[in-house]
Amino acid sequence: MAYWLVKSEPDSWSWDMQVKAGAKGTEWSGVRNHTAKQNLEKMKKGDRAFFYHSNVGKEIVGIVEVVKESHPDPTGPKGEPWVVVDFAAREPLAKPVTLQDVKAEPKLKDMALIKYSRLSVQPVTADEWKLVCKMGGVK
DNA sequence: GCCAACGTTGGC
DNA sequence: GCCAACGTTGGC
Repeated sequence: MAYWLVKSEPDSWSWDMQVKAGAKGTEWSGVRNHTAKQNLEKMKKGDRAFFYHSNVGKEIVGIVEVVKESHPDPTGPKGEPWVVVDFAAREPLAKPVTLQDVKAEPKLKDMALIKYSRLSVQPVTADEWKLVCKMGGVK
């Protein structure tokens, strides 16, 4: 199983909205960056991803699961094959892990969140995943 | 094919 | 609100 991190501005799509979307999940649309798109295409059903609130909050607030693998983005311009995956909220972090927390943890200094701060869909290593879960109070 | 100009993202 | 980083566009 692979791990990821996806970013959203809570003003446009928040963790609460993701939770309300339920177990069936919802499409993660609007990705218009090729690196991010490639990451979406690599996701497999059952993969987990951290849900990060950018701009407002700047913290990892929950964990989502891939419930449907990449397929064409219905919101994309015609002729441009952007993709979406479907995510369902799985569990919240008991204690959100902020960007500041990540930066303060030497073991997380290589996280894509810091190194490629503008990338909206990023891979997370198994070690990073475990540590962030621990910091966030997730078993 | 290079590079300047411009737009967007996201932290501060 | 500002600015740095990065991607994209368009002139040459």
